[in-house]
Amino acid sequence: MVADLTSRRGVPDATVARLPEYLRALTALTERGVTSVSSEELAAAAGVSSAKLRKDLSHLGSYGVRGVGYDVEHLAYEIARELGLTQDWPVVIVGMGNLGRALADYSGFIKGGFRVVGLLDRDPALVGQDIAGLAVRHMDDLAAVASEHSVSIGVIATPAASAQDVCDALVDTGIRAVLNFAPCMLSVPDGVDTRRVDLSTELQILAFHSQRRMLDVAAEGVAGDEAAASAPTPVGAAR
Amino acid sequence: MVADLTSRRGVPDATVARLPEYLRALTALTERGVTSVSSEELAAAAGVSSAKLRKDLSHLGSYGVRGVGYDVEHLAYEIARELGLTQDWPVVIVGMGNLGRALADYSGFIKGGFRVVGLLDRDPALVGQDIAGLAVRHMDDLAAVASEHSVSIGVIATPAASAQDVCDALVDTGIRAVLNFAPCMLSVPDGVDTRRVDLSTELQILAFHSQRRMLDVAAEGVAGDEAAASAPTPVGAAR
DNA sequence: TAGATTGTTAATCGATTAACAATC
DNA sequence: TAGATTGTTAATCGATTAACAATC
Repeated sequence: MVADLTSRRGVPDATVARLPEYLRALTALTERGVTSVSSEELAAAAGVSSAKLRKDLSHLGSYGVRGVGYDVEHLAYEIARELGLTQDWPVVIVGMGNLGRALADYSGFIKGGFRVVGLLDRDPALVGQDIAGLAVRHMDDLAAVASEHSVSIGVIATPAASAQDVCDALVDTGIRAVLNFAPCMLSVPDGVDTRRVDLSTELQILAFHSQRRMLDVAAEGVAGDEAAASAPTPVGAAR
Repeated sequence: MVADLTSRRGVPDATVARLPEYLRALTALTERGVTSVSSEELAAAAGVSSAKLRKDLSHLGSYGVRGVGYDVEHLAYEIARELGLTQDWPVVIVGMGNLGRALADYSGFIKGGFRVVGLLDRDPALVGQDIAGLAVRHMDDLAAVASEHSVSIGVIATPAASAQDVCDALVDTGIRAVLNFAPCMLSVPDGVDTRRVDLSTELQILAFHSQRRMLDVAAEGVAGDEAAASAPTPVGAAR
């Protein structure tokens, strides 16, 4: 019997989510000509504690040198490899509204691995237009584009109403990873990975914290009245 | 001595992050004319387990009826209130490239609370242009716009190189909540809350899972050879 | 009352933190 | 060797899950 292959050399989800930030910090250090870095310095650059950084890196292997630190270039390579960025990931973007255009343009900035090979829309008026050096193709050509370039990641930048249909079409072509910018849940078969990015959710989380901060200040004000006016700056700590 | 006012009626972060999804699911139910829902049904619509949903809701209060379920409209109201969406949150967006335009347009779709009152850019060619019904103003007018509308949330949609300067300017006007779409860390004083949305990070997390899935399939293939060809569909479960 | 479903409890799981032994 | 810093251990903290008593 084969034992639990799905969690092979399991790197915790929380760690995976931080690896891109470490990689970005290391890239910035490389650009500044820094060749070696301690966990304390790198952690500060990435906005985490050094204990957390070392714990995270320990899941990938032993790439540091005790008493010295980490070789910036080597550590960057190992993180990139762990994330799969040493491979090629052809991407299609569906939906060429403002958001789709922004994503297509932005793709030029992405370091490593990701390559936008197809832009699709179902509006005939957009088909054929050149965006970021690619001609927009019609949704009906999705299967052709996908197989032509062995597309592995699909990005949905359509309105919510079309998102599920687009997702189904992406999955039909064999795509197993979907990034969804539409404000809706997608249902996908087992074996397909989806992530959602939603402006509205992010704003709502910010609003929650802002509101709590306001209520805290109000409560502290009342408490301060009782216990004499002792706190001149009533703005509470965030998060 | 005043006891721990900052975590007043603390709702866990993990719960707060899911409230927007519950609210979206409830809104969809309202639109379909559904007036009552069980934790089981709502959980399915939001893509979580019913145990998790009930636990999350229990942090807000007791808004359900045993044996019956939840009143859709009432629960939606309570979640909206908890998130602060019953208040008005004036928002400015800085950076009117494709992404900034997309965000400005998208704002029309946002339910409750958020109101885009200012669009800013430092490019004179863009200043004065009409986007989504608002005239773009110059960055130099930020302080005026912010005080005019009591702006509480700032959105950064500029390139990474300008993001920190923009953030400092936002904080200077008294803004205490910042949503950052630029691919960089921001440093802010205590009491300022920031969140970051980054395409590149999301793609990298997808790539990690895709790569692991490929490696798992490969490993299973080898193991399958040893233990006889018993698994006809070698695609492993995602996440 | 009987059936259904919530809200809570207790157990489990995973992530974070602090401290330090290993070692360059 | 002495100083510095990693990688790991153990303790703490927070989130998830399953089960069920409370109660409509």
